[in-house]
Amino acid sequence: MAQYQAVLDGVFVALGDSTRRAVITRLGRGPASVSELAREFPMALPSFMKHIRTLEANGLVRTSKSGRVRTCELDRARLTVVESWLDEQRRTWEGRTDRLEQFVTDPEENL
Amino acid sequence: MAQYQAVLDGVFVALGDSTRRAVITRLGRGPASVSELAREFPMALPSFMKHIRTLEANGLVRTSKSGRVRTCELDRARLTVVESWLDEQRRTWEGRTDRLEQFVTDPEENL
DNA sequence: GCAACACTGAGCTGCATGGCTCAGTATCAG
DNA sequence: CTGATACTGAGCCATGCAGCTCAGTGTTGC
Repeated sequence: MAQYQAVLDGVFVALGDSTRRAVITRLGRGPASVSELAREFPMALPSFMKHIRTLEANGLVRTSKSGRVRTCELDRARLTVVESWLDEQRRTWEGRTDRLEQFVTDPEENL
Repeated sequence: MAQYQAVLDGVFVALGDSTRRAVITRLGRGPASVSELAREFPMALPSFMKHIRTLEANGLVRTSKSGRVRTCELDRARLTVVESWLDEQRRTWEGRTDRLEQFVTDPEENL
């Protein structure tokens, strides 16, 4: 449970940066190497690498090195935790409506 | 466009903290006052208020003060920007598959 | 073999964030 | 009127993050 919260923390924070979101969008079109990705962003390579590491650390991309090239690939599964959380919230609202309905139809039950 | 990115930045960062997510979940069950919310968290009130301000600044909750009590209410609309972004990503993947299909069926078209 | 390439590591800076305290203001209850 | 309540503001501290540079290391191509 605390684990789950930590995952959400990481994923949301990772997504809270437009560079990293852009990388995700780019990788949605297929794998790419680090320098291939970096070319699109106006920052030094080591700075860019930090973003890749952040994405990797939070499970949003997988990377592998072959020779001197590190290839990055999107791990779409990780994005589903965001969807799950959103669904969870929706269920809360709906739960609320249910209880409101219940209250309207049978006030004695509540309290 | 840059505006849109800034909104996403703010919303994702705001959601990247378990205290703030918990507040959102709690507010999903209905409005509440600041101290009512704060009671559930092991931190000083001014610290907690910062979270509320962050959520408000990013449009995730609306607050209003009447008398000495500030009441907080969830603004669900703001959460839809997250869903939109996720949909956008999905469309990218699907677009990719489309183009892959197209490539398979008609390689000449692609370069 | 050597140059170019693709990272990688170390370490610095400035700024933002999350927590704290302490002191203040405004409102409400009695 | 007074005390309690519900914030609010100022300001401090530690940590973390995003960017930088500079100096490597390991691979590849000629």
